[in-house]
Amino acid sequence: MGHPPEQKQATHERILEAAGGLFRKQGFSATSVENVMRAAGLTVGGFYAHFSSKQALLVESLTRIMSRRRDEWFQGLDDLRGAEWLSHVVRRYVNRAHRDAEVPACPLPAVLSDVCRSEPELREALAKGVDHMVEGIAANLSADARASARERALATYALCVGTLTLSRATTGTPLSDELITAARRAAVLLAEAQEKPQT
Amino acid sequence: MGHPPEQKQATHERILEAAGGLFRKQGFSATSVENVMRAAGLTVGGFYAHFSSKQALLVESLTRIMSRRRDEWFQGLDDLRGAEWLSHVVRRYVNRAHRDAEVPACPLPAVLSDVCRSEPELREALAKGVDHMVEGIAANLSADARASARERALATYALCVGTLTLSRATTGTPLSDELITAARRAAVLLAEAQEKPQT
DNA sequence: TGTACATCAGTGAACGCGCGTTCACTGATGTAC
DNA sequence: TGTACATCAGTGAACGCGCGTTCACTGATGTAC
Repeated sequence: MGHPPEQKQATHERILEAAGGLFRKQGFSATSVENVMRAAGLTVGGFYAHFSSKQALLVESLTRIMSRRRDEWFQGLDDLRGAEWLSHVVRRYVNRAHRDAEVPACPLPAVLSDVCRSEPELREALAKGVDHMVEGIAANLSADARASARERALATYALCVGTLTLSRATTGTPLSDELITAARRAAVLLAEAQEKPQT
Repeated sequence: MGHPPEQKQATHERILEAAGGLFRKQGFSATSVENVMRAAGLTVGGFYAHFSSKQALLVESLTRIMSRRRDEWFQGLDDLRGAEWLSHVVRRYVNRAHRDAEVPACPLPAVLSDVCRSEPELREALAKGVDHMVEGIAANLSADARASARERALATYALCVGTLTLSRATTGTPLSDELITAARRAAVLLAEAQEKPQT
């Protein structure tokens, strides 16, 4: 029956790939369906043969990007553990190159505000992606106090995302560099901190 | 010469006030000039008698919101210091009511991605606002090691902003609550942590 | 093997809509005499 | 004091533009016989 289905799927992938780059660079609302299709070497009209709406593309794209990100982020650090491992992971995310990248590895700085304004479906896709990341961090923190490992993983991730987002949004000012240095130091303090009863 | 100038300034204020609410709720790109003017009880055309462009409104509005925010944030905590003071400040910012607010007190979750894509002028306005906040935090942390107080203030602010932004973007999922709890705990750990030489 | 037909990924023009900005205008207010 | 005039904050229609989505089409590909 007509075209081979593998080719359609290859095109689907190409659209997702193109969309991923544009979303990480500009976010959702600043990226049009036409720009995505052009970046994929296609024309606008064909889009709806692959996705039911722009929203559907956002969900599928965000899910895929976050999943791939996790694989890349934690790769090749198997010989490290605890605070030392965390320090490397944080430095891999919070650094000047990542801040200055035209197309950052992480989509969140460009995309978070869009997700705030968006449908529950997209917010759940984000939550799953974040949870996936946090699990990855928690698994490599001290296993003796499980809940606390997850808590520290959550806070570390929020610190990383907040820092990169603020740092990118203030690019060109001294504050932008300061944020990077401060966040790295704080992440180490956090990882090394002994749990104390709260006042 | 025509209208009294005080009335024009009063209208200017009314526009800024209306814009502030919409920006905190929806961010910049999702708010139109027409919506701002309607919220101020005026019509679109009159806008350019008060601001040279939408961009000019963004800059003036962000500056004003951040400045007012700082006053509100630190108000009435004069009898506290150090980690205890910080714990209160963080809880005032990172809590469920603030996450669930239709119009949050802090504009950053809605606005940060827009600022990423924006002109240097707006990024500098943001940087000044953030610096103002961070100075306010650092001034209330232990004065013995000044540089370190600023570092911890920077990291704490990034943690707060990252947490509120992620928490708002994942509203309706369990993760959203978890983030709030984790960030509060982490902020306390951070404030209490003794400085250690880095590995 | 060769031919007629069905499928459907991708094209490109068109749609209705909301955007930022412009501009001729109106009418209340203050000034000049 | 009363009248004619100048000012200018605010109005409302219009502009050109890019958006998400629709739709009649085309043409390469696989199937049926």
